[in-house]
Amino acid sequence: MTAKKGKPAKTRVRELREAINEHNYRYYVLDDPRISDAEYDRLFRELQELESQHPELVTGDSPTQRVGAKPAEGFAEVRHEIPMLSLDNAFDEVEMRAFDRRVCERLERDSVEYMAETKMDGLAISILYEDGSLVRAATRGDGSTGEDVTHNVRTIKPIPLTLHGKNWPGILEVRGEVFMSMQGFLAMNERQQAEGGKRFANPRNAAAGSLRQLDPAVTRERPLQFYAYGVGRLDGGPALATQEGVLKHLRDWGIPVSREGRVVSGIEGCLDYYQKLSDRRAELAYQIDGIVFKVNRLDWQEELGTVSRAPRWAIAYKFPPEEEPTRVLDIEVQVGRTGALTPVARLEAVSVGGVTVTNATLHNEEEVQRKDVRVGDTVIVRRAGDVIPEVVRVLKDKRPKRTRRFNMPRTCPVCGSAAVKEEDEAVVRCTGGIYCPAQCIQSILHFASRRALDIEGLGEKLVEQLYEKGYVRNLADLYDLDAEQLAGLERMAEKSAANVIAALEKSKATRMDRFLYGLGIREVGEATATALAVHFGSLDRIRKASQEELMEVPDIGPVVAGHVHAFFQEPHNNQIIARLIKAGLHWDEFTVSGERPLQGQTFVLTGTLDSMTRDEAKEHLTVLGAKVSGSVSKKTDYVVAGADPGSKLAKARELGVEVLDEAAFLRLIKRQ
DNA sequence: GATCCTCGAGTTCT
DNA sequence: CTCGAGGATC
Repeated sequence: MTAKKGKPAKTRVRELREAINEHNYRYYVLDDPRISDAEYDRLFRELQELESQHPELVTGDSPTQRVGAKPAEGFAEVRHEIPMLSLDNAFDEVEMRAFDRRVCERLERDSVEYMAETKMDGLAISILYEDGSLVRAATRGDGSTGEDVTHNVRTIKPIPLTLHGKNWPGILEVRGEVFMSMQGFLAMNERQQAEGGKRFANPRNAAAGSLRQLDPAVTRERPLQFYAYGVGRLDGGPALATQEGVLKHLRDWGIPVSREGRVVSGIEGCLDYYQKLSDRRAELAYQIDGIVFKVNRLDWQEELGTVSRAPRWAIAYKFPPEEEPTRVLDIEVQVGRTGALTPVARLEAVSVGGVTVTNATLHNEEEVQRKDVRVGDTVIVRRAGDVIPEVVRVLKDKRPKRTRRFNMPRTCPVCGSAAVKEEDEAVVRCTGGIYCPAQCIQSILHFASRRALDIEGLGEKLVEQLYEKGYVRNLADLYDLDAEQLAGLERMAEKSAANVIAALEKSKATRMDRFLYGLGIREVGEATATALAVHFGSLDRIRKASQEELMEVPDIGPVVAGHVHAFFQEPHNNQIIARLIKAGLHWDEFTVSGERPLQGQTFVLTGTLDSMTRDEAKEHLTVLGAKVSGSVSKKTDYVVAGADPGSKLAKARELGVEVLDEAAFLRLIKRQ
């Protein structure tokens, strides 16, 4: 089937492209195809054939040209000229009503119209069209900078390479979510498994993984879908007045938009819609994690503006955390750094709210008894605070016969020493001390951890091996390691061994408070270590301090002072410290240097900042003399809220504590 | 002695 | 993030 007689190839090529694009539009956007798949394939093949006969007619936006070359050097960075905002969350009706009240008050209205849209559980991207052609696509990244994934996004069939219809803006940045339908995900996993490939835990990970493929040919085979939820840059085109209008226009221009969107009236409309969708959630072809409500009128959105990185005119009303039943395969007992025995439930793998859960802590003996969790039980698991798995309750009617109550062992499962419960304490502890391999290994890991000496590459598996071999039995042994010993271990080639040696070398230049914290003295965490360093100025003075002198440090009472004093009375500990210093560990005298303009002020950080990590922010504040605390109280002076803030923001509002967004925070630390 | 505020410690998964 | 417990305060 070559060019139809008489017609120039050029004309036929144009006709075919138009027909194919029209079909794609009807299929993906309107969900109302007018031709059969076979007919579509026929058109597509004809176009391919014509193009191969007339290569000069091939253009980048032809529907046959979805798969291009691999990018040479991974993913390039893309800056979003208009940042991709994140959304504030509401988790219950109360928070939802509070949002509506704030909106109404600011707009001085009794009731506002909202556009309600499903929140797809996928990956946010931005797609740029210039003169109607797709020219660039990028992931959201941190909101201001993402990765260039143009080569992969071009292979996603629902996303048009050229816009449909007319009147589209000369520059149009479409924003939306790439996701995978449940059915597509299951089929893909089955295929992957048959081919011995890796399975994905959930549709969201599968979508994200597929988009981050270097080879676009792989991405093309993944059943990715796309729904737009808004626009970024816009130049020309029709005047837009409402979010509803934005979505309608996007659809006219050939961009797929979810059909679940509705305009609802006021808070009651929102709650009603939420309830209806909640009931239908399981029937939907794809996973959603909540409903997004946006003030419909765009001029009102502008009036409301944006705080930090989240708009004041929109909110994501999340569905309650998923709860899933699963079976308890075993209850194991872990030994922590301080010897604390912690029971952990090993569970039959179950997907809860998007991740596979296999373990859940049971905290302590009392907790196991209270919930009466037994091996063989069917339990309900959920992710507390959306992160850490938690056993909610036991389904007693599903309990098999002849199960036994869980009892805490009276000896340490690792070293066999007696395990005892101190008076008035909830935890049972192994009395083996440094002779218990588990405690010893955990202490070494603590010393190497990020907030202590920050020795990169010294992870659990490695330390376990080093202990087994007898190379490292205490902190000082670490610095006697050589590359040869390391290279002889599993999963340790020359290169990684050299990296570990380099990391050890680098860690020798440290800070007194980090070192003190790294020693793992009972009850001495970061804050206490810093307080000690500031008060005494040198390690020697701490070592020589009496219990009474230690108690002069703010926030240190008799118990902590006792632990510190006892630690430095122990000759073994002093020997280790001497060896560490001899190996080259060093730090500057701990002096309170320069101006401390924020002296006496307490800050709490929550959410993610754009310009720095939370640790860096903390560092900045500490240098300026401020105290950075972990929880909000009325003694807190400022709460710094980044994107996706946690419950601390709500607490701050409740207590009337001043909240700084990132910009205000940066101004504050720059000003000093 | 009661109460509030913090800190420490342990925890999961990618 | 959550729990438990130490420290400060009234």
